[in-house]
Amino acid sequence: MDERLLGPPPPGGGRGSLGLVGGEPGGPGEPPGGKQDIGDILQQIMTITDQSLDEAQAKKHALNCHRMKPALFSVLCEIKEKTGLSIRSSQEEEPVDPQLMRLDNMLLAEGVAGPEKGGGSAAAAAAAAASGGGVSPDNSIEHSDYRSKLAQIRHIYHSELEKYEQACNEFTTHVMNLLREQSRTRPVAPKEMERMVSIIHRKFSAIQMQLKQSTCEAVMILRSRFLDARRKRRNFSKQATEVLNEYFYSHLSNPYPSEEAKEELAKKCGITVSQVSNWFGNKRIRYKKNIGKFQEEANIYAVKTAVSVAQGGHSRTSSPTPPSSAGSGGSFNLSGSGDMFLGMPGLNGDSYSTSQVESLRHSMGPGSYGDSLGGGQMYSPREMRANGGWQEAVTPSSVTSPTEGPGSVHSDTSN
DNA sequence: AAAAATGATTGCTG
DNA sequence: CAGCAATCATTTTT
Repeated sequence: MDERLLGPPPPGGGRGSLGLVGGEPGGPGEPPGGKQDIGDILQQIMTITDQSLDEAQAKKHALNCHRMKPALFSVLCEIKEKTGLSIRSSQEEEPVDPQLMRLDNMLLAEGVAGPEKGGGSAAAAAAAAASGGGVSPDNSIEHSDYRSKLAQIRHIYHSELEKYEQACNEFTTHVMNLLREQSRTRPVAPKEMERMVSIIHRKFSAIQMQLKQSTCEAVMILRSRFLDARRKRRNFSKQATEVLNEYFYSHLSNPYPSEEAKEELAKKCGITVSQVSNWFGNKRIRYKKNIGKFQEEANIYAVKTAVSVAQGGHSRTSSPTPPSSAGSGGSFNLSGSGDMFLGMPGLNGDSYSTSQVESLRHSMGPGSYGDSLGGGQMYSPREMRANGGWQEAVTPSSVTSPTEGPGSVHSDTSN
């Protein structure tokens, strides 16, 4: 198949084979020249046909038997000797393409390039969730088809990579064979062979890079499709919202959990800290926007805390949910407690709970209980100014919610 | 199917 | 950089 290359250099088209030995007087073997060589070879291989094969075979044989052959060989050697120095100059060691490094790193991080089992970030997240406590059984399910898609990508990636690898090796062996064959006709130093191999490898690694690139893209798309929480958002579990609401309403006067508190809440709810932050952000603003709508909820949670406190039981895991009044804050809170009785209709609004709450409220007395007095609650610096600061002007009397049927708010709770 | 609820994002502010 | 406000994109409820 390759014999054609071995024939006597054709007047015009033989540049390729000559280039291989670096014997071209005018063209020292600089890198671009090398690339040209391989291109030519490829082209020539492509154009070989069966009939030219026979022809080449014959020519080769003729050449090998030619009486002048030894002479030709020695001449070539001589030429090569003279020009051999120039070939050495082309020695740059490929500065480890940073782009490729980046791609590699990413693929590795994404678990595409790594060990077969590694689930990458997904596995890490799942592990984290698992260790956090069994509060969120649903998020591993959420990742499962993400993971399967990722595995699919990884599979394709690996098989493609292998294909390329194989093709590269195959091609390299071909070229090596070819060079070996040629070495009978003309001098070929092992150095040159190496050079050819490295050139080939470079070519193929360029292709590989493309592969990696597109794999990266696919992963990114997948990621944004599945991991973008906004797309496939799931409501928090019932318990989670419960925990969060509990905290919110028991710190109603200052619903700004410190970093530590957020972390704890996050752990308890099986969500991330930033999710806790989001939740509180949303909650604050939505609460403020329409207090009436939340009144009921507020009461429920107030009762909850109150009851749990009254029973003396620490149903909460440990210290950090101190007894606190839902009504310790600004004026609206007072009215809130007044509204409590009106607002209880739907759920356990029987007199039983209300009386409990009332007694509790009385027992707590006015004012003196800041939130988080009891426990080791940390105040974040900005929390200090918040007490009067957040949702300042929201006096319920003015905010009679449009959706709220009963005239509700009479802030003269003194009855 | 429409409306409400809800978690996340974005731009802006201090 | 945390928080607010508006908004988006879903999910849940009606």
